[in-house]
Amino acid sequence: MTTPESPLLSADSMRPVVRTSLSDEIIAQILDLIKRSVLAPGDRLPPERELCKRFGVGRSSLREALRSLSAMGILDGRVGEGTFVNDNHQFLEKALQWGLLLDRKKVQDLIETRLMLESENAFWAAQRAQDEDLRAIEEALVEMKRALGTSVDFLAADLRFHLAVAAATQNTILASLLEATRGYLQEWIERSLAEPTRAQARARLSLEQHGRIVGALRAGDGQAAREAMREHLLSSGEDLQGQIEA
Amino acid sequence: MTTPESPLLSADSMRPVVRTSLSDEIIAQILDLIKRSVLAPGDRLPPERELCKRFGVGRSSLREALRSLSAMGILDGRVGEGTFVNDNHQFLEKALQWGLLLDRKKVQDLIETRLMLESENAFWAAQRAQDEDLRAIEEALVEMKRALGTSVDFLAADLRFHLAVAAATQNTILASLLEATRGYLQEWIERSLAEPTRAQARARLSLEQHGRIVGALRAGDGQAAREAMREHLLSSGEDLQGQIEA
DNA sequence: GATAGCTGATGGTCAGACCAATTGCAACTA
DNA sequence: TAGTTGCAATTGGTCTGACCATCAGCTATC
Repeated sequence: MTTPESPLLSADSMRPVVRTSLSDEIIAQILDLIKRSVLAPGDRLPPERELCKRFGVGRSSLREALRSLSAMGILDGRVGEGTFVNDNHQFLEKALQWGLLLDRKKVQDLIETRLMLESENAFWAAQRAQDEDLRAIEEALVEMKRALGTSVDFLAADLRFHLAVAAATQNTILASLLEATRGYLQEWIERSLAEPTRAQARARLSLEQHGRIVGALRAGDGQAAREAMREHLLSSGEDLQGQIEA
Repeated sequence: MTTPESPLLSADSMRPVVRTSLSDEIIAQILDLIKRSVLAPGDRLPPERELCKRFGVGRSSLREALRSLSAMGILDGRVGEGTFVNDNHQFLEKALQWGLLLDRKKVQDLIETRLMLESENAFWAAQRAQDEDLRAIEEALVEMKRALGTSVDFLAADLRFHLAVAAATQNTILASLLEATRGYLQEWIERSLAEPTRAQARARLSLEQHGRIVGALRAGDGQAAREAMREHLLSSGEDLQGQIEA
């Protein structure tokens, strides 16, 4: 400031003007539509060329907005079909994935983080699970028992089990974080159960541990649930560990 | 499958072809450049028109990639100046923010999640903090003491304190998650300390609690650190709680 | 020596065109 | 009739060239 400010211009009588780009505006509007459930997951957006007219912008600006949302996994554009609203959840996972891309070699940290998230989730789930939550969890357990032979089905049921526990916390943020970390690790988890013989032994142990978790959840014992989950993940994590190095 | 597959086409002899969009390719490449530190935070990218030639794509595709990265806070485009790599990768925070935009009630969940993340972080920090980590944490504490009068400076130091604890865990994922949640709550935290008289009292209590946390960290006592952090956040959370409803 | 004004570089936006994948229907064949 | 083939429309993906608004740095002016 070389020149003294005039009294009229001093203080906060005038604020810096906001210059918002068109795409950002569109992004905000679409997010708002999703928030207000005008656009539900699975819905198809109008064609790009029509959206241009509705928003009153060129196709570039519109597409830059749509691509940003697609990159985050909120939308999904398919050539010849249209643009669809994704079952959200994915955006956190996507962000995490990008974070890992930047950070590299931090899968180790992710495993540790997941251990923490899952055990804390178990704690809250024990205190808050509704009847329907418990039912879903137990159904997943039954499914695991039935699929003891086929590792791919077993893993799918296992995943459902953990997601059901996450949902039972009634805390969507916590659940999202868990789903994101778990989703990203799923690939490695599957690979770690590649050898059939080991998978069998692991599956039996895993089943028993899951049973203990359910017991603690049913009893509403947060401490026990947390410990049971922790124990399960620690033992199952060893295999994962070995898989990572390879 | 109505027709039987020919032996040649059966099994996994042929896999579905990968259809990757140009922008996604560019996004991956730029992320890779950042990961390999070819592009460092603060660096300026070549002009868009030149990047087009280098990547061999049209400006639309390039811009859609750049906008996606900008929307996540990884890049920052300034008219007349250029496109720059952002210092702190706030993409997780951004993602979380977008997620929150979808549901107001989630702020509640976020507070709870933060409580968990911070206390677990304290646990790990106690076990893994290096000398330099402890030094940074204590410096932040000194700064807080000095800024007891001015709430804005106090809050800034407070934030530094918690981020320093996060860094001390040596787990970048965990730290990122904490930074994201904390960053988003910061706005509310600031508002909750609006009234000067209450802020004074709170600041003194907060200072004492932070001192206890540092003590536990120095002693390498994870349990104590977790408990101290938990206690601190629970008491400081009450103010936040009241602020939310308004 | 400071200011106003010019110039070039750069991101932001638009319009129109073509490409490629998908869908659905119509025509054709067995 | 049942199944396949082939065409046409729809739609996202990409390219090109143009214009605008903003900013930095230089220049001429007073």
